[in-house]
Amino acid sequence: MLAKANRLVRANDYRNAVRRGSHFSAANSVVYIALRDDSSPVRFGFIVAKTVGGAVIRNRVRRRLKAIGYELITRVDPGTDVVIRALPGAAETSWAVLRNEILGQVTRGGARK
RNA sequence: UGGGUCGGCAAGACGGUCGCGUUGCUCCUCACGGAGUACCGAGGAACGUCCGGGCUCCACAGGGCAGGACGGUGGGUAACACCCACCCGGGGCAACCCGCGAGAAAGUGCAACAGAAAGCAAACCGCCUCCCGGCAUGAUUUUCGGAUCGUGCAGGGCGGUAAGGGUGAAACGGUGGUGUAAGAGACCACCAGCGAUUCGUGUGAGCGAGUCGGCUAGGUAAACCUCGUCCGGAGCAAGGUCAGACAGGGAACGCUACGGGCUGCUCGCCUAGUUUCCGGGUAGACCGCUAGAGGUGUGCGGCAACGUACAUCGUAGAUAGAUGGCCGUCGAUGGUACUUCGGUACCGGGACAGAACCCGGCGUAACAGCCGGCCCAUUCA
Repeated sequence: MLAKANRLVRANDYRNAVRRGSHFSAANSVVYIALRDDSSPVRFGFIVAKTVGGAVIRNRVRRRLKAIGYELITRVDPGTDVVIRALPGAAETSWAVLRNEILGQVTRGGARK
């Protein structure tokens, strides 16, 4: 899970990441990565629309994404905002598949290690 | 034992590991904040947002209209469209279930198909009197052409009738008799129903018994409508404090307490002021924010819903939105195979669903269970 410091909470931050960041698509998700020019912690944001499922399903998807984000904290440079958008297929995807998918996208998008 | 019916319970369990949120404590920091630690951290429907309330702001003398909701009776409640008990009607052998339970003799409207006719009377078939002429036949009479009367058959006409037939969800009471040309509440008896009324009983809806009347008055109000009762509006993004941001403009009032300007006075105008509308900006922090018509237990009152007294408990508060991710063991029902019918092996792995100001209801969703009351049938005693 992610502490508040590692979360994106402002609508403006989301807007910046989605519009200006580079994005990487996969079967079940889209990852947006934007750099801020400072050394503040890595921040993650999640977008799970109603097309993914009902409230219970969306909650589970978001919690899984948060767990993946927790793994990524040490692998992404500080000052980076990462927004992960879940696509409708994410609800039926297994944990391992979803995790590899996100990790792959983040690696392509500029992970440090 | 089987079937039914009503109600209640519960909402997979245990562990490992890595985490999240509120609050308390300790430590660090000038401070924002950070670290550690402890406790607590989703549901029976948290859902839909369909009713009812609390709370907040706005409006409000009183009354009425419009609009909406409700509708057997009595009770419960903060309130309700909810709950309890009872009544009536319908279903069921029964336990029990069902009714969107006011008014159809205030008015307007509506009724497919079938049927003659669907609302205030009418008459398709049928039944009957009378009249008309025809045919057949009998009697009487005869001037032998016929005439008169009777009977029968088929037909036509003016009427009578609603017993019978047939249609329909529904056809203007039912059965029996008197009566009649045939019939008919035309009349009579009983029954059903209607109106009025008396007595008993119940808080009441009603129930039970009787008397009188006229003999019959259809359904539909989830059609308009009528009657009775209730209802101001918006919602926690309510509302408040602080910080921050932006751009003003129109209309009205009006010198009302004051000001400034055009000129000292008067008038007038502009500005300012007040009200209001449009436009623009913000959506950060804190409060509201969870102790409440609160839960549990016992006693008392009550058929019950519920009330009441005492004791006791402390129980989510997020805001891109915490309450979890991953892994392991066990695991109900289930599937497949084998079976000595006791089981064994393998597979699979839990429904519906996520708080957002708070309560009371209703409705909807849903897997497999567990427990109990009652009813019916069956077996045994």
